Amino acid sequence: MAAPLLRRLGRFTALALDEIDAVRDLISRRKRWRPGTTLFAEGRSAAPQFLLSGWACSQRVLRDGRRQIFDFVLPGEGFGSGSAVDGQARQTVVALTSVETVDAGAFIDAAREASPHGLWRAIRATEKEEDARRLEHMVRLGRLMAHEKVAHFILEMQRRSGADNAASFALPLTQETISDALGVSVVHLNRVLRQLRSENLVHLRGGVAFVGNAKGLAAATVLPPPPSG
Amino acid sequence: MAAPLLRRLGRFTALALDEIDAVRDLISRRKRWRPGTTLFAEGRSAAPQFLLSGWACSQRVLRDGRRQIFDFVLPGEGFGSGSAVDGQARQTVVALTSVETVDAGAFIDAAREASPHGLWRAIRATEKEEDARRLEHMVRLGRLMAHEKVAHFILEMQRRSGADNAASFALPLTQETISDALGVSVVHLNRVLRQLRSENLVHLRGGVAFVGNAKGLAAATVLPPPPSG
DNA sequence: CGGTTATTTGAAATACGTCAATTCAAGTGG
DNA sequence: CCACTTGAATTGACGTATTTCAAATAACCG
Repeated sequence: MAAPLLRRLGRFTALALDEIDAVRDLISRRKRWRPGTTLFAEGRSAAPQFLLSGWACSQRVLRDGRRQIFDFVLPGEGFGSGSAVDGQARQTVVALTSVETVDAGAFIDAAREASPHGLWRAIRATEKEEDARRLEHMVRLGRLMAHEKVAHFILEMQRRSGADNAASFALPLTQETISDALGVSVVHLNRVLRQLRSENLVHLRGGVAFVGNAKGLAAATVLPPPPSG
Repeated sequence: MAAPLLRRLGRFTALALDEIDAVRDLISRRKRWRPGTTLFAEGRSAAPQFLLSGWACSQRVLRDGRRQIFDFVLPGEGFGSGSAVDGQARQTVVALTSVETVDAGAFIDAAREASPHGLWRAIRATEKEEDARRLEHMVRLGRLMAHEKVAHFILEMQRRSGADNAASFALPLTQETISDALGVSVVHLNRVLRQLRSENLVHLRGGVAFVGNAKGLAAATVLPPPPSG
């Protein structure tokens, strides 16, 4: 149960035994929510949490129903800490599948006071990673074409799923959800997916992504940074 | 000279006299750069700075020349602190006009160690604001139409320029720059501007924006958060 | 004033969105 | 095991927002 969380934090530091225990201890206080539940509402005061299992997304909904998804929250990742003004959160977090969450406020405070290295360092690192992802997402939204967006997105998800370079990985998202993340209509996304499938680049089916040709996908993406340093 | 910086920091806390002196002291170490200069290169280690005068932008350039601007840096604002992975900055900051900058690393460290309130609090607040702006920007890029993007952008700039609700304010950006921020072609941006001008909503000329009808502009934007809480 | 950069406009191509149906997959209850 | 329901995926036809190409001003600068 603690595996996803430990795996993510462990990527940045070797965790001490008592830190691992602290994480295990968190698990007992977890809560379960059904898909569609609002885990964290925009305008409420910030409340950092960990997502132990399932998928969620951070988003904003416009008056007329249009939706922009800012980021996805994968098992073991945190949410609810960033981008608040006057203590007011600026984004809503919604469960996409059945999920389990646990409050991380006290845990994070303890980590910060314990040591600037170790756990605290790992938590900071995941936040920085989130920041960097946001920049990529902005480039994707503003400057990539639909097929580039999709290719780029699939590769990001492959990497984040931990299944580096694996031929298939879990991607429990509907096309509607993906389209709201990429800023494209569902219908158009569907057509782009058909195209990519026919070229044997990716194949989405039943919540699983099959990558037929990772190199080809990367080629379909215009990698962000220029060659020059 | 210190005015823009003091004004921005002062929005969040009443600054103590020695804090004001510290800011004034910074000024003496300022450096001047010409338009087009790269103030901060992606991949370099993070180095927080203040922009004392002039305008800059944070951006990324794609291989094929496409550019996405993440945010603008106005006089008195800071840059170079956020979103780094492994200490590597993820964005490039470029001077759009002639600018003056000063290194803020030591200054910020001192503020943090001095007190969790006062100056440090103000600095944190500006960073949170930047975060929130990024979310708005994502919605704009992903879910607004060109004319909505422009209206939304003008209103953001009006607010940030401090000239709340003023009929005109400085906006020293070329249409090319604006188009790279909004994820639209220059040509199309130009046509949208013509449209908005003909409706007497905004008028850009000579680096100054004239807002003819702020209410109308707001109506042309789909305000992000939904009515429900 | 000449040279460069920014703005503006037209015409044509296309990427993408909307509307409306149809198919498909996955329950659910009988 | 079979209707029956529901939500997601898929497809066609059509309209439009936006891009690209090319060229003509207009503004800027030494």
